[in-house]
Amino acid sequence: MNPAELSKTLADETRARIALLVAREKELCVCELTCALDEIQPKISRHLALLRESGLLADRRQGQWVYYRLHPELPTWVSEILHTMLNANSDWLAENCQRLCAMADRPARCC
Amino acid sequence: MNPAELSKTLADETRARIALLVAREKELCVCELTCALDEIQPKISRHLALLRESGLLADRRQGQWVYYRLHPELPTWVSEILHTMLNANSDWLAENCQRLCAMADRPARCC
DNA sequence: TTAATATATACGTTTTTTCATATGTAATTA
DNA sequence: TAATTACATATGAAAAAACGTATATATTAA
Repeated sequence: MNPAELSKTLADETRARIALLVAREKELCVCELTCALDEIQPKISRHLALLRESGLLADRRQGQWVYYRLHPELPTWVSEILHTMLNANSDWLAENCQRLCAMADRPARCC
Repeated sequence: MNPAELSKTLADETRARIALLVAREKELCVCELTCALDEIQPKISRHLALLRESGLLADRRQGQWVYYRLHPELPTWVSEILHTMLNANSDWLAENCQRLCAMADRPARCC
């Protein structure tokens, strides 16, 4: 992972929002992200695949759901950048956070 | 400027290298960047135009030369991110820095 | 005023990215 | 076992980005 690769990974509004929401919420499943971003599911899944392949996110299946989190072995500078972005841009994410909070029947997570 | 826009601006290897070299060297002219990146001039100029239009870089003309620097009114979080990238990725930039140092007849800058 | 140097931009093409739609797989519920 | 829910992926089309080449502009030097 180098600066250009990280930037390419985040160089799409959908992917940037997903990455910051996951950084904020620690763990989110596909249907929560689909709701928070108000996009169709294949679009979210495709961008999640890119984020996973780039090494930015890790996933785990729990029952029907697949949860995504920041990859636990992310280089320090990468997570620093994500948190810098997150802290300075809460306005930009506000609508997505609202939709997430307002979502009915969010799946419970354990482990 | 939001996280997706910043990432798009840096989502090209040439532009990411230019941005970090400028952050490191404070100010560089087009011919210095052309040399440091070992690319043709129109390619460097085109990417510089994008970096300028995005608000990341500012330029000033001094005689024949046009010098680029980080835009003085960059949001704090943006310059933090650039410096985080720079500090953690000096290896990635090493060749460019070498070529820059080895460049003959670098124009002197004043002001 | 002509030539040379530094930089910017226009143009047409190629490459890359993104998308919507359709469909496939895995887990769960009835 | 059949239906349903959650998620992933394949496909072809559309949009965006990047490129090399040619050329234009600005400044300086001769």
